[in-house]
Amino acid sequence: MSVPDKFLKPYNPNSVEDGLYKMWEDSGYFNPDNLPKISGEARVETWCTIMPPPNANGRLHAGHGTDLTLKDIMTRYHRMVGKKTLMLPGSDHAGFETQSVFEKKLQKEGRSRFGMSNNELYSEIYDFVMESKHIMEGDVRKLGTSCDWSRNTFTLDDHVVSGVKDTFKKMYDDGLVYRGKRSIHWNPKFKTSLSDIETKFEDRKDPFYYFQYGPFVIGTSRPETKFGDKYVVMHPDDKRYKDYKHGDTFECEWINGKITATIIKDEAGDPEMGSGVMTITPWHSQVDFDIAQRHNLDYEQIIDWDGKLMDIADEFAGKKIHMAREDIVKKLDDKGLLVKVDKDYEHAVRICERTGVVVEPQIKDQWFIKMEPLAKKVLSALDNGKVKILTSKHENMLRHWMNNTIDWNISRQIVWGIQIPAWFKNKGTKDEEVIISKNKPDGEGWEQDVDTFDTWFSSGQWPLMTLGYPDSKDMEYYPTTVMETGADLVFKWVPRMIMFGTYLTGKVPFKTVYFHGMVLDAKGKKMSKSKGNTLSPIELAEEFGTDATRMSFVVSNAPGADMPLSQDKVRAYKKFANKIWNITRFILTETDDIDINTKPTLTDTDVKLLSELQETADFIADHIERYRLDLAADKAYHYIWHELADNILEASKDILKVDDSEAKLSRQYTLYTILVTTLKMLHPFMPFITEEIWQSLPHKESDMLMVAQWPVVE
RNA sequence: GGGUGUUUAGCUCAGUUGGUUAGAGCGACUCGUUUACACCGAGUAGGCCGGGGGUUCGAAUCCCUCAACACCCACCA
Repeated sequence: MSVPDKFLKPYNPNSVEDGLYKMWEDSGYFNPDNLPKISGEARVETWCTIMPPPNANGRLHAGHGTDLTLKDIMTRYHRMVGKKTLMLPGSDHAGFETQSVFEKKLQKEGRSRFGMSNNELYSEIYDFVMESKHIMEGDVRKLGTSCDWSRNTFTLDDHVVSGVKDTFKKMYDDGLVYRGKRSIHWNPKFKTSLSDIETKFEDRKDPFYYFQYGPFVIGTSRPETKFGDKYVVMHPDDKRYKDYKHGDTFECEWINGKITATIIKDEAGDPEMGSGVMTITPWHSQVDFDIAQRHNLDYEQIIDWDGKLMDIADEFAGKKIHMAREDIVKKLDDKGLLVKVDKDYEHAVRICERTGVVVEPQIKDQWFIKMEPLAKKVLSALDNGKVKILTSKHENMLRHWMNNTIDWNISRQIVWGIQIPAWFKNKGTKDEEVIISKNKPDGEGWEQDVDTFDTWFSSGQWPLMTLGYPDSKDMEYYPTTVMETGADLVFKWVPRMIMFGTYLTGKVPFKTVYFHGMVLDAKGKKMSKSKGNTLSPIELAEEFGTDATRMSFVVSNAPGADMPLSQDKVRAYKKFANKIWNITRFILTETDDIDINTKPTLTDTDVKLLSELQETADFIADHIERYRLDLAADKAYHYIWHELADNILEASKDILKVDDSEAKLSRQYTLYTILVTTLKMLHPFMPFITEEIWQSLPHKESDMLMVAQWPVVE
């Protein structure tokens, strides 16, 4: 036979990738139930990874590219080794994130959610998400991801919603869930509460005011919260105030007339700070709320849910807080109570991570999860080695966080999510009744809580829900083998999965956690849309080919370390793909007359070459198993280019000139074996070109490289 | 303020438990169009392995210390 014409032209990824992916998908081999036997034996040992649900509200970015590439490399390798291999795809509704993306879209269209009913809003977001979900699944395919689409799961699928509600009920019955008034982070623009990890601090420079408050001087950057302040707090050991006793009261002139203030001695008062005396606003400050709780003090709301001052502010009522601030200061100044102003005061302000809105602490009835008993389970799983985190840096971070965690607010005041299955009767009265149930309780007057779960409440149960907990046959894949994900999820997602997994099943959800770092731009800077330095994995794949793109995501991407990415890097691997193409052309041309089933007597050199070949395959296998995919990929690259092409092929030219010689027959057999073996060991990294070549081989052991056996050179 | 990491060639990074002369890619330079490949080949230059101290027969590797950078957490009345 002669060498196919396609090898006479450079490799063109775009013309073959879609067809190859369709061939794989149509074969059914992505589904482990359909995998063929390996070396005549049924596959027994399972290997499983669950895809972190990409948020169903946009295109894939470089982080997803890394994620999918690393996971798919491992998946393809273990499939070839003979494991019952499952990579399970899915997507996340991403509650608040998606709703804020959608609301921005509404805003651009000149609309707002506040004119819509909850049902209308939900259904519009649903349509929006289904559309982007479809596009994103196309992107996942484009990257060659060999996941089992028949098990594709969405966090709002009926069985997931139902399972998540069951978990909530079980936790409630076990006393791990409680409802209570707590100081929460409130986003006044989007009108929802947020958990700690959905907020971040931003450095600001604001004026800092000192006011006379009776006999004391107090300082604040937020005069607008001070209307209701009637407690002065100082450290019990502060000698300057030893004549004042806890509980003493005094009268003083304040913003809107005379008030009665009470002295509170509490260690929260920092003697080093200003005068060492402060007033507190428990409704609008977490720290103040804690002090108020300790001493059983009153608290009163000053700022409403829209961020406007309430009636207590008299003439300022109804004003937005930042509008009223200067007027309030002026009024106090006119009364002679303004002592001084520090105009260059630098402090950190808590803002909403997603929207940048300044968070207003508020007090609200919310559902909480008691974290301590669950955190203990996570820590003991780490101590016992049930879960291994590959990077000590992240393990340390995780341990520290779990040791200091606070109760988790899981209610969100948004419609886009799973509605909390709590039913109230006579809500807000002293006869209030609560029932936790998936269905409406019998009898009149029951109304369901309108709040939805924090999105991490459902994604925390992802490995369980995707595998059909509690009783699906797929639970044989639980615990899954490895969770590979971005380091930004070290608190948000990973510990929550371990918590829910150990709580519900007594077993961890995965044995190994592999955190990859961030993809940076060529200069080592964070990629961000606003800087315009992002690289889209899809665009890279279209320009340079998916295989080249995948290689650039894995090479020099050590676990836990950030990785710079540039077009030049991808271009280099495009050249590599072409190199492989030409190696194939050479070998097929030189071996098209041989009978591969008849093994010739091999020369000593060729025996050595085959043994080095096996060593290379073993090195790659070993490093994949030890999660050093970067070194495995690099090894394949170097072997192929600098050993096979530069040395073996060059040396073969002379040998092959001598027709019918034993050396030639030996070398032909060796070259063909090297080609076949090389395709196998490169396949996990560069699935498309290797499969495309495999399909053109004159002799092959299986119809598809994807399910061929990992190299054992004989 | 607390913590965790990083620092190796111009750039980006490897370097496994201490063991000959510290490696690769990209970039630079020189030569080469020899039918697998110019999306190429052959070769060259370039490093007191962040500084200082210690342990050792021997240190890029282990310990101490300093510095710079990065990230995480907490807090700022």
